Amino acid sequence: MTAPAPKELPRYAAIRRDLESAILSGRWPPGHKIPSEHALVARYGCARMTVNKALSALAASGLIVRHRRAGSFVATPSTEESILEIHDIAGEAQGAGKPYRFELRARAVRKATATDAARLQVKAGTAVLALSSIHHVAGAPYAAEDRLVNLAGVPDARAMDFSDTPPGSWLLEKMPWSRARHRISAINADAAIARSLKIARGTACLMVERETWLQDLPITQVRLIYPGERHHLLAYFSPAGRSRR
Amino acid sequence: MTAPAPKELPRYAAIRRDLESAILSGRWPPGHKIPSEHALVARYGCARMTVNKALSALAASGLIVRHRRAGSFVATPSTEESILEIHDIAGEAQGAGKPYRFELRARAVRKATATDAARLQVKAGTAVLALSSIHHVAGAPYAAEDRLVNLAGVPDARAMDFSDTPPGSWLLEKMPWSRARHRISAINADAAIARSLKIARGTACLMVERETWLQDLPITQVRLIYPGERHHLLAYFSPAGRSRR
DNA sequence: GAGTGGTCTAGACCACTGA
DNA sequence: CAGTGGTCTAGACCACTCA
Repeated sequence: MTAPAPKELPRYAAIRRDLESAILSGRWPPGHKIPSEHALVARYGCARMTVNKALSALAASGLIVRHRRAGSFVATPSTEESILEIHDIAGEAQGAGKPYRFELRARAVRKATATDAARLQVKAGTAVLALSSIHHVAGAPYAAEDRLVNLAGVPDARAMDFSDTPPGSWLLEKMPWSRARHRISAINADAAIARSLKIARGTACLMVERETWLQDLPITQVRLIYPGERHHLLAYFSPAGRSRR
Repeated sequence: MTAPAPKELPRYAAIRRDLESAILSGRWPPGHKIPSEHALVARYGCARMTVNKALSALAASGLIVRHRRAGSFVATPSTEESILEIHDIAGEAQGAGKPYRFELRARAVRKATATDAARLQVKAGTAVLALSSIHHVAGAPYAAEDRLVNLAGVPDARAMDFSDTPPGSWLLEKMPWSRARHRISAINADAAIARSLKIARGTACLMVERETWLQDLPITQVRLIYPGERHHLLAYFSPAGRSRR
């Protein structure tokens, strides 16, 4: 009467997959209460240790949070910025009340051009939302953002006015995501970037391109350009290496 | 007779800490066979599930590898490059036999200057090894490396001749490490960098600074400069965010 | 107080694989 | 074939915390 052996996935892995798909599909949004271990034991007809193993793994991966007495809940995704911490070298007064302002420069809904399609990894002709904006901190340009949103994946974005809402924050709250890739490079500021960020042409800039997927559906692609040597990215690692592939 | 409750760490966490410290201290080098679950059960006087939880966690974190019948072994650290994958945009013929050459430009043992001390986070006056070198790929400069090694932590480095051996590889094989921090920024190539990498002055370069610790002992600090837009860094993430602090 | 997760036990069967 | 890890069970006590 031990280990019925579905000849497939281990039971704890199957349970984990079920819960994960409910979360990543959006059926269980952030904050949703996950059935208690007791309930899952009943549903899956297995021992509590088995359910516990699945839930512990989900908690370790950060997809859910667990509290005694209260229960387990779908976690709210961490902010994009914290994934790869971005620090402003100059204004280290960041902990304090740094005045922040978001400026939308351009907004357009269009059928994906060849360039858009390549960036977002969708088929040309798919409806996309293109947003250009500047982030200001302490009155000075902090970063230039150029973003594409896949309207097939995030239809609500079409009606959304991003004049005051940074699309990154909005997307994070609105959409679950399962995978992101960062591509980091150094570029010399061209005329347009120099003007936007109020820096000299040719200044070395850090360009971070981030692609976000929900399973295999591209959600958004964003290109963030940080002026010169005033910024850097920090990443902490332990021996295993946490990069995925 | 359940859960003797050491009133301290959970037992599985205590076991994990013990094993981890044996590995990170170097007492158990890469490849060392870890006692079997059965043996650990005897040593710690607990149930097999408990030691299994500790070992599974170590395996998940990548510190050990486990094989049926064979046993569990201390893992060989992954290469530094794979931690944050560095790709050469131009020479995507990397999979093939890319001719690689290492060129040591300068080598010096000295008492840490104030600058050294700040970079390595050791006290000024500590013996350090300073190495400057160029990595060539396909006959062209690929990256400039400027490294400090803490001789208090890695005494063997003093006698080592790095004319042909990249110190990064040597250190990886020689020393365990428990923590690394990457700092990534963009800089304009100054005259010296331009000369070393054979690029134009002012070209935007990606600068990666990596600090590596063994517990709280600084091991090495390295500054790698990649020429211009020919390189980028890739990082993959899942929602939890894998950066540490 | 009662429900929830945190941890633990003392077994068990199985699959894999090196000797 | 025997040792090892992989998985699972059916209980248990405890700590925490919300109502």
